[in-house]
Amino acid sequence: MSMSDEIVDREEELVSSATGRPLTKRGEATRRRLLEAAELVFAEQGYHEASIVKITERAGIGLGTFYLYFDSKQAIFEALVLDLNRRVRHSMSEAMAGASGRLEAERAGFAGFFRFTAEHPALYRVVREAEFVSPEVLRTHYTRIVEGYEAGLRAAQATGDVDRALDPETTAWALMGMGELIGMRFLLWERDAEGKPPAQLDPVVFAGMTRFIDNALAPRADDTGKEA
Amino acid sequence: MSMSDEIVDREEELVSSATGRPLTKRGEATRRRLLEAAELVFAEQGYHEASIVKITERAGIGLGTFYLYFDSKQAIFEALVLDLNRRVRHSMSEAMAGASGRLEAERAGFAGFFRFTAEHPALYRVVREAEFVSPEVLRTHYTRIVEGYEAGLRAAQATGDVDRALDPETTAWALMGMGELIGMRFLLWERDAEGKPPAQLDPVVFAGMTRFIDNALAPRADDTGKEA
DNA sequence: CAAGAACCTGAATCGGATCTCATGTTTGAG
DNA sequence: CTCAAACATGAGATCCGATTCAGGTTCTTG
Repeated sequence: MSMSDEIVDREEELVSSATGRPLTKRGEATRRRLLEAAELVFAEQGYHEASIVKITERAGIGLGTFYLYFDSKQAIFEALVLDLNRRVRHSMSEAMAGASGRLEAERAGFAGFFRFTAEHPALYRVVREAEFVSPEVLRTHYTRIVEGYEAGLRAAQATGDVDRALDPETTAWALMGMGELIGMRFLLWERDAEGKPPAQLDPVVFAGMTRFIDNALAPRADDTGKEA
Repeated sequence: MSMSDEIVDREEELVSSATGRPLTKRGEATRRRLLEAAELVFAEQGYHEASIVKITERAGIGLGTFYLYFDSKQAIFEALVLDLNRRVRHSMSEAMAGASGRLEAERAGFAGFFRFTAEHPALYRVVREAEFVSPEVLRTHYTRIVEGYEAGLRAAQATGDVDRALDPETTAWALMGMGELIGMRFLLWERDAEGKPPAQLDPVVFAGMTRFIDNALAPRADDTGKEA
């Protein structure tokens, strides 16, 4: 297990939400199947079009069984968001692991984000819908990702790799916002239009974005470390 | 009517969606009252918690009357989003009108966007929810805003005010994404947390964002007009 | 292999929403 | 003033989906 995994993964006592008791191997498998089905159904249909019946059918599981594992439709949705959050951060930190230098790491992190988004379009859609289904969980999602960015930016400012005049928190949110909308526009919309090839981010777009980020983060030539 | 208004406003034949006939003065007023009520209700409750009954009650209008003006709940929602789109762009172009120089205009456009968001936080929510209620309309919304940005960026690249190595389309989407997420985090969340003062964007955040944008867009010192 | 624990099931309940329609009211042209 | 067109109404038909529950099946342990 890599160092980045330590940051990302958390101990989680698996319990039946109904009984509160630990799950057996069989129960765990059922729960996992429900979560996987939920990911597909929520992604394809959106929260409100999705229904418990559709999820359980997709999972090949009886309707009533659902309530042994989750209290409600909202509960499984929240569990799914947190699960996706864990996975996307894993994908990002994995991508950043090899990078040398902060700017390089930033680029790599984005690449990891886009790779994950391309492979799991569900992430984007589900996460954004969380804003309306469960604002609390959405905040947790964004905040966890931003924390990582922000820490990295501070460190890079200390070493002079990143413009010291930038506000790290603001910058972190700005970078997140960029990534999200560009992912939406150039991965998901593209994918909807064409057949469905998972799509790679168009090289022109990726290059343009890289240039944009490089410009934004690099210390100015005339930078003395503190200026307007 | 200013030049920016010409771009933004469109002729719209007002017709009853049910009969297809033009509305009388009385009918127009009813339609308007429904839209205004819908704005409040969708903003406060979100799309799915909102109901036709709540909207008509708020408007002080009979339930059945609703269907004389809109075919469905989704139809009135879409009409509302397009209306808000017109208003945000108006706010942005108004703010940009006085600016001299492209970078200055970019900053002003953002200020206009944030002013609108700060004044109508709930409306911002409605637009974001459109992604799930009516993706088509959401694309229209984003695309219309991006078109303006992109044209501006191209012009500024031609005059050398903006880094020629940036891809205008990518850059436009990046800027939009930034604006959105920063608006969400520092206007809407802040507002939810505290009482509810409409809030101005925190000066530190606004300054940080400005620096970020300036960095990103400005031509590099060593820029020859075409480089990696 | 007996028996209890854990797990599974889907028909039925229940609440809530959209949309229709038969009927009533207002407006304005002649 | 008259009357047809336009507008307004809300009870109820109809649908849909979340959640419950009474009763089955599978696993595991002694």
